[in-house]
Amino acid sequence: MDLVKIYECLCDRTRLRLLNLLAPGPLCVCHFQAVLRESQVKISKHLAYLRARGLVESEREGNWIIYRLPAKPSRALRANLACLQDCAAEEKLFRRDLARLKKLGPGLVASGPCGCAPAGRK
Amino acid sequence: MDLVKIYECLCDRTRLRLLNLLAPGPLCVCHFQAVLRESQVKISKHLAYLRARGLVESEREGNWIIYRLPAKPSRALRANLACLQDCAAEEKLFRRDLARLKKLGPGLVASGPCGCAPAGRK
DNA sequence: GTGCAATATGCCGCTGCAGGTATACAGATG
DNA sequence: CATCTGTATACCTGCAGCGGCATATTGCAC
Repeated sequence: MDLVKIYECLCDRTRLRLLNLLAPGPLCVCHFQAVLRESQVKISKHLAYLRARGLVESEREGNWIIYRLPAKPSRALRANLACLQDCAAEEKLFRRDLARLKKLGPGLVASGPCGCAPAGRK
Repeated sequence: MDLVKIYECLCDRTRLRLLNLLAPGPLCVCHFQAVLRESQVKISKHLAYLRARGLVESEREGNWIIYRLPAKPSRALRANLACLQDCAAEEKLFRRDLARLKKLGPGLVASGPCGCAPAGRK
């Protein structure tokens, strides 16, 4: 019964924010920190939670770890992520997060290692 | 942030089954009992949980209490219920529940008081 | 090798929810 | 009134998640 697991992942605001940020493209942890302005531990744990349940995938890139939405999501997951994106567009918090993300770096998604330097922490 | 509350309601299998059964139309508690075959307390509590968060509405009808999906759902709720219905159609458990519901009584939705007698308990 | 940056993990306390048992409440019926 | 049926609630236990602090791990730079 995969559906329940999906919803368990979606029932926390922090995780919703993470997933919302991943919609445009892969990101590394420091981006999440910069946008959400939450503690490193909190973000890392929620990412681990999502990864353990298959809602995100991760890959090491030098010193950073890049998170992305799964390459081959199940039908249910795809539907719910689309629904989330739709609903998130209506709430300020999610829009603000996306706005902050854009400010971080224009070429974030396609940039080199992970473009973390522009975030200010180096 | 309504979205989180919606997902909190959706992250339990029993509640998903209840909502799935409500999609075709209103039902009273004994129908849920007959279809889910779970204890009365369990079902009643989950219905209370859903009602407290606005995912269902209830109305007394003589001795029975009729539950229904909200008449005026928010955009987010409508989207997620639609998504749920879509996803539930792919999982056996939910299909089986709907099949059992149909067996209970053909005219359930529009029937008299609540049509509980046909369920066998009287 | 040392040291540092980025990230993850272990442990703890708190809270909230799931499910069970027993009981309460409301309405119908007699 | 008493009683029965349908449903809700109180109380309890167990468990899982959240967040914090401290610490571990991994890879880079020197």
